[in-house]
Amino acid sequence: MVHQNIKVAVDGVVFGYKDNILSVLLIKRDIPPFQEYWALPGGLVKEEESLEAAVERELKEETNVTIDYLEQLYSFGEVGRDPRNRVISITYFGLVKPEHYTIKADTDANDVQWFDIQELPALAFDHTTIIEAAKERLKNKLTYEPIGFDLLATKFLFSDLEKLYTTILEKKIDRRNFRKKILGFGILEELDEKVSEGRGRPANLFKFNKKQYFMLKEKGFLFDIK
Amino acid sequence: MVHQNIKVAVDGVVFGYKDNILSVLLIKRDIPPFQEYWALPGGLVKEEESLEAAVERELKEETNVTIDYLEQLYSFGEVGRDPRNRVISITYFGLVKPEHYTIKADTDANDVQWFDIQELPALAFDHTTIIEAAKERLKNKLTYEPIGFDLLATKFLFSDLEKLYTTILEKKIDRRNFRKKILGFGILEELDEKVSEGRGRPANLFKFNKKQYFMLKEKGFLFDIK
DNA sequence: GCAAAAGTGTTAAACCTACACCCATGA
DNA sequence: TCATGGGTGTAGGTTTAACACTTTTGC
Repeated sequence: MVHQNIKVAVDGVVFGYKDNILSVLLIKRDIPPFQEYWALPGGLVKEEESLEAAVERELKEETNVTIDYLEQLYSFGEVGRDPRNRVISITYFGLVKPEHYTIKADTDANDVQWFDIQELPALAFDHTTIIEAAKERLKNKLTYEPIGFDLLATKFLFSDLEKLYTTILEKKIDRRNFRKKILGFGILEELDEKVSEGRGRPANLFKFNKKQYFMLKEKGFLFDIK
Repeated sequence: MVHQNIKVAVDGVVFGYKDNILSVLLIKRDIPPFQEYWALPGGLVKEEESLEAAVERELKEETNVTIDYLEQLYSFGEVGRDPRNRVISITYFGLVKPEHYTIKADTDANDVQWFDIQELPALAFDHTTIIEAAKERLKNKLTYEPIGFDLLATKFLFSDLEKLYTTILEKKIDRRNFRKKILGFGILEELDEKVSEGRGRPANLFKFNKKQYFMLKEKGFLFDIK
């Protein structure tokens, strides 16, 4: 086999959602290149681990955040993307529920932060491009797979779901039509629990019924939201 | 930087379409491992070329087929997928118009062949899995982007388009509804040319108007076929 | 004139869109 | 009682789905 010296890395774009704000998990680099810049969590793949295992390990090591949804995003391999060596990065796309949103104490909190997607700092390497691609994937996927629930608490208000769609898709949604449509899918369970946020009429809690969704999917049901 | 010895390869799943048959371009391996097995065209990325350049080069070298559409598919990196070394493969998805379908004479025709997707031989490595993934991508993409035209001749019959959809999506299509819908998009040009296939009423030729499509897309038009 | 493929319209049902008022609560 | 957010229905327009006969040609 011919000589080839290209390094293989994985990077994860992990989204969280809280208070109507979509955020990305970043770490501050403590070594060159791009020292002191914020970057996506990630690192080199070990020779004996799968790509998924690698990204899961890096996310655990660098952020200690529990990831609720993970899938491969895209591979970036332009020649100059790392100033030192040729490094290709296989990137992953992750979602975190609010239950797991907080940065745990045993990583240095100064070096791991959630950043509002609207207010990203200058990033290392081509990580801005990667986040753009992940944002696109999130927007698209939200309309044809029920992944929004992986950004919401297990029990959530209907208004939470609506606000999530409004925020991420960046467009207004008609409350009545949205509710009719989603409830019509029959994949939500209305709980016998109400939550009063202090003002206004208390709202009902809902739960995503994953089993039911997969059953319907088997039968040809398509989750689809304009 | 830590020691890491992983090789980076690219592989291409190139589809062609002729006589109602969807085919994939394969090459016969002449070295171990999997000597004499059929495999996807591909090979190691050079240190100074981009991933796209690599796959384009390999396709040119190994098959000499002109590719009309190319996009990244997925990266495969399971530890044991290559019995020799750790090799991750960044795979690409390609389409070839009938104009470019034939295998050119300056590659050894015995070693490069189009295979009916329904009758694939045993393949090297995890290439069967990769082709499955590409087939899925093709099916999905056909419904939301006008890529079918990259599998048809520049001038085509409406019935060709219909048969292409029937073949790839593996389901019947109502001729009248399909025609109404596609023509309603306004992205086809009806030519003043008829073709007689020997029997039956001669049919009109059509052309995909790519410029028009992109103009409409700018304005929010969505290509969408159930 | 017959076999073969191309071309064409209508109707009912489903779905989408727009739109505004009452309800339950806390302060 | 007022401010706040939650919950609900209807009507018009658009889109989809189902369906079959006529046209043009070669033999």
